[in-house]
Amino acid sequence: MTPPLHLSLAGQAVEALRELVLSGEIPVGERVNEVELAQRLGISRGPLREAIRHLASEGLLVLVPHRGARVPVADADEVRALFELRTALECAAAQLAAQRRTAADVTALHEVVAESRRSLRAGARFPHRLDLAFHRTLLAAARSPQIAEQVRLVQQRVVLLRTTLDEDPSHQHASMDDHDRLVEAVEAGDGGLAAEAMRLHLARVCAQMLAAVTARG
Amino acid sequence: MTPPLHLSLAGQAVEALRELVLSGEIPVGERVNEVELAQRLGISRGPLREAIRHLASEGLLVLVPHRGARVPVADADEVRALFELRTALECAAAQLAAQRRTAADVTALHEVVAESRRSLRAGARFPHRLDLAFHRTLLAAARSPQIAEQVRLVQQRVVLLRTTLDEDPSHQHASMDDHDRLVEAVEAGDGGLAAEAMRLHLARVCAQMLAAVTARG
DNA sequence: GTGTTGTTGACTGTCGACAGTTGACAGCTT
DNA sequence: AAGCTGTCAACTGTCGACAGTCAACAACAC
Repeated sequence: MTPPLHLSLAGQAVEALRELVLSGEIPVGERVNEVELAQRLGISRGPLREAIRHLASEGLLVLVPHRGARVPVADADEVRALFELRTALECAAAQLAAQRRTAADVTALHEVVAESRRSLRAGARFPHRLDLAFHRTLLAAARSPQIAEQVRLVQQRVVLLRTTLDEDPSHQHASMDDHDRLVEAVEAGDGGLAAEAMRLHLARVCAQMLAAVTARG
Repeated sequence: MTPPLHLSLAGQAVEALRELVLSGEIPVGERVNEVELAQRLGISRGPLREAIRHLASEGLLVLVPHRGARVPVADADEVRALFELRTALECAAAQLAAQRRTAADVTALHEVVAESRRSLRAGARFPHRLDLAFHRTLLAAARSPQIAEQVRLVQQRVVLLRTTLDEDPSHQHASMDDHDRLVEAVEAGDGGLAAEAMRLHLARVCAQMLAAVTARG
C-alpha cells in the first residue's frame, strides 16, 4: 500500500480519478473534496492533489483558488471552441494518414468499420467504444505522436461532454457513412479529400452536440 | 512568506521556473534538484513539485520516475513531430483568421510587420519577440481560444529549442517575406491561401531547425 | 584487468499537521 | 423587514519529516 510497486500512488490516483470523472460518477459541476476523496482512494492528500492538478491540465477539471476543483459544465461556446481545435487536429491527422497509410492500416480501418456496422445492425446502437477505436486507428496511420497525444486529450474532453448528453440514433448512421468516406479517401491516398471528409464529419458531430447542449442547458 | 497575497506560491513557482527553463538558465539535459531549487526559490518542496509537474504537462520538462525532472533535449524526430503539430494548429488558425479578421486585426498585423522590417533593417536582426508577436496577432484574429492556447504551448516548446540553436540571418529575410504573404492572404480573406502560406512558412522554419539540430547535437 | 556484487549516499514519493482564506450563518443596526 | 457586520466552521495552501528506491562507488572473485 505504501511502496510504489510499479506505478506511483499519484499515477494510480490519476487513472482512478479520470475514470471517476469520465464515467460520470462525479457529477458535472460537483465540487471535489480533497480529504474525502483521498480517504475514498486510500491515499494521502499529496498524491491526490497531484492527480487533481494533472486532470485539470487535461481539461477534465477546473481549478478555483481556495475553492477546490469542479467538473466543468459544457457551454455552447466552449463546445464550438473545442470542436474547432479538434477539427484542426484531426483534419491534419486524416491528411497525414492518407499520405502515410500502409496496407495494414487500411485493413485495420476496414475491420473497425465492419465491426461498427455489425454492432449497429445487431444492437441498433453504435457504441462510443467503436467510434473512438475508429478515430484512434486513423490516428495511428498518421504516425505523428504529438498530434496523436493532443487528439487523445481533446477526444477525452468530448467524451466528458457525451456523458451528459443524450444520443440521437439517426446521427449514428450518418457518422457511419462519414467513416466510410474517410476510409475511402485514406485508402486512395488523397490527403485533401480525407481532410475534407473529416471536416464534414466533425461538423456534423459538433452540430449534434450543440443541439443537445442548447436543449438541456 | 506564508500567506498567499494574490497568487499562490505554486503559481509563482510555475512562472519562475518557466522563466528559468526558457531563458536557458537551467541547461538543457540538466536534472532539476527539488530541495536545492526549492531553497533557491524560497519555498517548500510541495508547491515546487506542483510547478514541476505543471511545466512537465506543458512539455517544458520531462519526468523520470524516482529520478526527477530534466529539460528535454531536442531530437530530430521530435522536432519533426512538434512541427507537424504546430503546422496543424497554425494552419487552421491562419484559415480562421482569414475568415474572421476585422479591420483592426489587419492594421495590427501591418504594424507588427512594419516594426519587424524596421528592426531588421536597423539592427540587422529579427528579434524572436517580434516573430512571436506576429504569430500571436494572427492568432488573436482567429478568435479560437482553444486553438490559441494550444499554439501558445507549442510555440513555447519551439522557443525552448531556439535557446539552444544558432540563427542564420539569411533565413530571417525569408521569414519576413513569408509573413508578408500571410498578411496579404488574411487581408484578402482567402482562408486556403493563408493556410498554405503558413504551411510553407513553418516548413521553412522547421527545415532551419532540423539543420541546426543535426549540426549540433 | 574485467565482471560481479554489496554498500552507501542522495533523492524522490508520501504522509500528517498547521496556518490562512473563503463562504455562510447569526446577531445587530436602521 | 432589510441590510450590514462580526463570528465560525470547513477547506485549501503550505510546510517539515520519514520511508523507499535508484544510481554510483568500492571491494571482491575470477
